[in-house]
Amino acid sequence: MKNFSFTLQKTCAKTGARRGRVHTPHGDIETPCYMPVGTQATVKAMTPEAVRETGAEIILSNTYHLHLRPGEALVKEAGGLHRFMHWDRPILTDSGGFQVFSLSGLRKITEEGAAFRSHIDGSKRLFTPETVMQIENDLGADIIMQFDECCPYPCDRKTAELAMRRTLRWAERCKKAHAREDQALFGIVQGAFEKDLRIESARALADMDFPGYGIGGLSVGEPKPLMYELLEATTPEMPRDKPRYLMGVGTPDCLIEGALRGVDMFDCVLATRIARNGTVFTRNGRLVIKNAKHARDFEPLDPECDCYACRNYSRAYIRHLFKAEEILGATLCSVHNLRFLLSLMERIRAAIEADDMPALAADFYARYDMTRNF
RNA sequence: GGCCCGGUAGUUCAGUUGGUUAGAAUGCCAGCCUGUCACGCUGGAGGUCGAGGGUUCGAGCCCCUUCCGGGUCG
Repeated sequence: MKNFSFTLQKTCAKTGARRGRVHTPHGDIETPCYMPVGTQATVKAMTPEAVRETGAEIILSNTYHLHLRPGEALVKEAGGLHRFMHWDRPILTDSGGFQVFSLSGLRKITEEGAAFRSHIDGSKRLFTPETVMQIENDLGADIIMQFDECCPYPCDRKTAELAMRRTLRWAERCKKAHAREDQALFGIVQGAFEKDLRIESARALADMDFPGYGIGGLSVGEPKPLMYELLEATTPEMPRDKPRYLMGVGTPDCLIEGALRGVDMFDCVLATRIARNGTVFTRNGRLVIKNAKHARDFEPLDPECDCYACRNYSRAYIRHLFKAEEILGATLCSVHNLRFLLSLMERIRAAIEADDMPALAADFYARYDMTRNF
């Protein structure tokens, strides 16, 4: 593995929160970090410059989507994903394992891999650890995820165990098939909602010595306390000197709770998706900008936010954009929501450095309205 | 002035031989969204059927009067 490393700088004296730095061929990432999601080689509604301005140091893209359209060969021909999408900082590609899971109904998983139908033209496809590695190698992200099998919630123990063990075997195959020295391949912990299975998965992956580890199969509908409980059981079993990436999380409160339990990296579509549907995060909780009560509300989305949207536009204007279906509304809310989460991560990093994570958490919950899930 | 067509939800329109609680689209209001397949998804409010009278067990629908809009002829 060239040009990839993780430096654990500090652990919060009062909690398990970790402050670190990931080094990649396209630059460094301060952790704990939140990664905006650009599934189809674009963070929807935003230019890369605007994404960067929110404070993002790394973005996520998706193997499944890019394989189907435009195809990894084209991306390779374009000079790789960074050049193709004009983002010269770190990129992480998800393997498509979760997409195969969320496509349920059109899929069939065997030891060989996952057979499914393209949502674009209905054609039959087969993803195996080997084909996924070839695709991710061609795309050229800095961090690539192994092909894994995700379980639904709830899930019976037998299914969870089979998927976890298969994911371990696929991890070995991915490692063997992974060709590029300049890409860091992360293994993924599975085990659904069984603590001992997750512990077993974490230990087995640790023995394979990956440069980093994903924690998969969470935030698929289970209650938050259950997710936290599983995290608490899992992270202590993961190597201290490697980054831990909680996949698909999350909400502002989950980012804090994850960091408290020793998670270093997060990604989530929530911020940008709800932004496009007219909901934004604020210090006091979520705010639905489309609501009629904001028709003459000339305050910024969040008066305490320093983002481009809050510096220049009012809630009334942004509501107008949504009511008129103007795309700038989606852009401004996306800018704001990303900045909100990235700014929260900055505060989390500062709190860890100050050994003050409990105070930050208390501060957050004192103001943020949690009566609506997030 | 004569004749013709129309008037039903905020708007544009359906509405069967007269028969339960008058529908759709859109707009409006609200809720939802966690490793993004896509289209966002779900729900709600909103009508004295232009007005008045008549026929009928029963009228958005049939008859009469009237008001309004559009067309057309003189």
